[in-house]
Amino acid sequence: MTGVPTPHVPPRRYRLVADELRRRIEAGVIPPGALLPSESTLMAEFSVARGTVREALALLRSEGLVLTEVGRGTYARPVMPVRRLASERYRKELEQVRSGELGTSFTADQQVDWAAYSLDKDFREVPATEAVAELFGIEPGTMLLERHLLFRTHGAPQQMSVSCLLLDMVAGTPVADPDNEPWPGGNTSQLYSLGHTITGVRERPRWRPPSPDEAEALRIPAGVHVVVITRQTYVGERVVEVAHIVRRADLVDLDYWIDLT
Amino acid sequence: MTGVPTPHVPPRRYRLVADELRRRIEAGVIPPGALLPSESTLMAEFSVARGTVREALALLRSEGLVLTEVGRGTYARPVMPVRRLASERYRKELEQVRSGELGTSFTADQQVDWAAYSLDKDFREVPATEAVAELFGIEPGTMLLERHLLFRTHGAPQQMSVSCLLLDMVAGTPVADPDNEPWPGGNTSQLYSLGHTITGVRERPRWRPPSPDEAEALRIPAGVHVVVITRQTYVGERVVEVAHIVRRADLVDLDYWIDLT
DNA sequence: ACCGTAAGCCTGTCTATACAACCTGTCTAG
DNA sequence: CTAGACAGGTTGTATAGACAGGCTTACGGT
Repeated sequence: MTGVPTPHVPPRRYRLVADELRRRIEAGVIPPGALLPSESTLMAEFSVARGTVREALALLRSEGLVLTEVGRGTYARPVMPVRRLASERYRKELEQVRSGELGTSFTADQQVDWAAYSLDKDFREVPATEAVAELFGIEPGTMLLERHLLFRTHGAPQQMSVSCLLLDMVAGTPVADPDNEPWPGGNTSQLYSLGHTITGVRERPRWRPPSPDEAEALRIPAGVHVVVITRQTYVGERVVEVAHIVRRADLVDLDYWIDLT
Repeated sequence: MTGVPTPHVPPRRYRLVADELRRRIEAGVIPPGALLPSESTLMAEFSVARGTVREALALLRSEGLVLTEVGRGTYARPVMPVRRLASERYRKELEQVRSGELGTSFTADQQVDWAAYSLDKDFREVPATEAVAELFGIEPGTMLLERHLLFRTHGAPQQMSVSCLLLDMVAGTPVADPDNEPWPGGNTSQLYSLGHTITGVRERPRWRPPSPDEAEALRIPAGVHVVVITRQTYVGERVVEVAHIVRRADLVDLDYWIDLT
């Protein structure tokens, strides 16, 4: 390993191409959102085969610098609004609910106008799987209300979530009616209307590549991953809601305050 | 666009290969750590060109299912211990420090034996960049002690961190001496020794592909991303420490408790 | 003016081939 | 018995060519 200083390092051409393109992007020669030269143009410019160009572009994709669309080309990643999800939102919601104000959890998080978003709803009554039962601290098979929601702002899908409530707790109430979604004040308000004032939330964010379904539903470009937040809503020692929230990982800014006083 | 139900979808062969291999891995036919068939074997088995096989393997790599090593082959990802980073660790640390117990933040998080890990240290005195100054709430250019640490367990790099302290606060104290690292009780203890009892922590986790440096230092396989936690340690309203903690995203289990009482 | 279609560019997928670099186990020479 | 050379297998890199299918635009008919 020590012998020859640089024995004979053949320059990896795809790396040279990638380096040059990276330089242009970082220097602003190719501004965010702008198309890179097409693969055939790059072939000519660098005198390499198409496979080499594609290798270089794949590298840049894996670095999150560029995105590729079939039939259009490869472009520098555009700046997109990053959504902040701060732990304080729960406290704010709780205060709003107690004081009788409006605004859903989603719009409060997003600072998005009420009218600017829409959602797809799909409510189901299902028995608890082992995993969800574990999170609830109940027996598997207990009946749950499973609420699948897909949020959009200005038509663009932003967030997919599955929220589970104990069916015993909500059956026959307005909360179990999809038509009442979106519910002003969000989840906190719904639980409050059922007589439960939440006392804490446990959030476990995890990262992973999107499933094909998620990639499709959220229009996630190749190479971008998702954050899945597993949320348990507590009233005292009891878990009253379990949710999985899925968003593009690169457009989320999680913010947790841990009080030690 | 509605006409033909399934007009003529040519089966993407690399996807078939990937699906079959994924099935075998998930079924346990190929146990964690075991080598997959070589590319040439797969070429023969599925009657496809090598490029197609490599495409399939690249897909599985991007899903985090397999890893590839030059000259050895591709193997199912071995099970690796996932590290839990729960918000409660700060409270525990604080209680330990107050009661005079030992154990660094890292070992407390990791449940790793004190002797099993090592770290590289690199302390620098630098003026605050705009970004860090913003996080501290101070003027850019204020002198800071920048502590670069690389933690390893059993020789394997696990975590890279950069922790900044106000130089005014630590100059001449034992905290500014790299030889005292690792400091029993970790960051909380160090600040306590300076007369500061922390009252809160703000953590902002973000996910992104690793930079080449990070990929190298942490031995991160292709396709795996990192989580970067930006941490601000508070004493009252004042920020006394700012840190960036970098870890492999797939081996971290973040866990935040948000108290609303 | 409008709309549909077709041309042309672009990426996705696939094949075939070649050589380099790397790892491991084996065999040989000392 | 050990150390070094070597052989064979495996992935990395690169080239060339071909066709499929998505997207945009511009042309042309209505």
